[in-house]
Amino acid sequence: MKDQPERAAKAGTMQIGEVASRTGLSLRTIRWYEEVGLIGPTTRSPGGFRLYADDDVARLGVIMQMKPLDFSLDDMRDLLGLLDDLAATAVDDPARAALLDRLDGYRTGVDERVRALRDRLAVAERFRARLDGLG
Amino acid sequence: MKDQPERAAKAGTMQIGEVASRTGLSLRTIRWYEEVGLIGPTTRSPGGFRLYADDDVARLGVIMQMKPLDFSLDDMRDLLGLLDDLAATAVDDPARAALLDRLDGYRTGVDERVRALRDRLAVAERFRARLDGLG
DNA sequence: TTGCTCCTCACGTCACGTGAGGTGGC
DNA sequence: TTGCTCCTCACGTCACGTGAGGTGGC
Repeated sequence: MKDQPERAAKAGTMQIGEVASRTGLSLRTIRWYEEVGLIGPTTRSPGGFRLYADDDVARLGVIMQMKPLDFSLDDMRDLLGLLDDLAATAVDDPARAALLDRLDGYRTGVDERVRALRDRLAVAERFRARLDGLG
Repeated sequence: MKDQPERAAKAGTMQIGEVASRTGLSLRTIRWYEEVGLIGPTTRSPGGFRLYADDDVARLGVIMQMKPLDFSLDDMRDLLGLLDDLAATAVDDPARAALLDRLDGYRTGVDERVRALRDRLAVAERFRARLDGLG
């Protein structure tokens, strides 16, 4: 048997700069997402530097997937909390039904926003065609 | 021969409220577009009410077609000015070539933005699918 | 006179961008 | 000691939203 490879950064060991370059987000944006509660208050180095784990990067990935839908950060925090709760409740948990109910509300919201995006794209393509008809 | 039908509102005769309900824009937005120069300073009634013509509504229609592309209002003003200039120059005008050159720059910009919108839509749909895989 | 529409400030909002001035740690 | 990365204010930006207080004109 081979040795287990070193697991990268299970506890927080990344600094904010590396998180930024992995995600493409700015330092300011990452700090802002912490300030409004989208990601938890991170652990800090003795000197006060924020330290991140792979989980945090994954969470930012989810956030970046929600961003194109034009949810407010408040809505995103709520939905992320709901996803957290769902992940934390067992399949036979009686509280799970209520959570899934709330999730259904978000699903229809997401559907509406996807339709709005499709409309936006259609309008944009119409404008593009209009420019093509000019010369 | 039949009489010419009354031409609706050739000179400014609509008030801002009607423009708003025809376009779906808010009063504030229409006034803001005037303040930043997207639409010309309108004529006013003796009492100071803004008066609009059908042309103004058409121009707002073009603006609304550009909005989904996420251009800044400054860019939109520039592009609208270019379209105005193109409409004002004859086909044999020597200045037309330079204008068409500038237009080409905008065309590639529009193409990029359309691609960005497509990517956005794809990410949004990926998130929707992720929600579907939850229960 | 009453209603409805319009007017001009002017401050608020959302999601960050952008310095300013200072510190951590190799 | 030098560099690079990070820190916390705190003001700026964009495209409007939202009253406040006042007027136009049927």
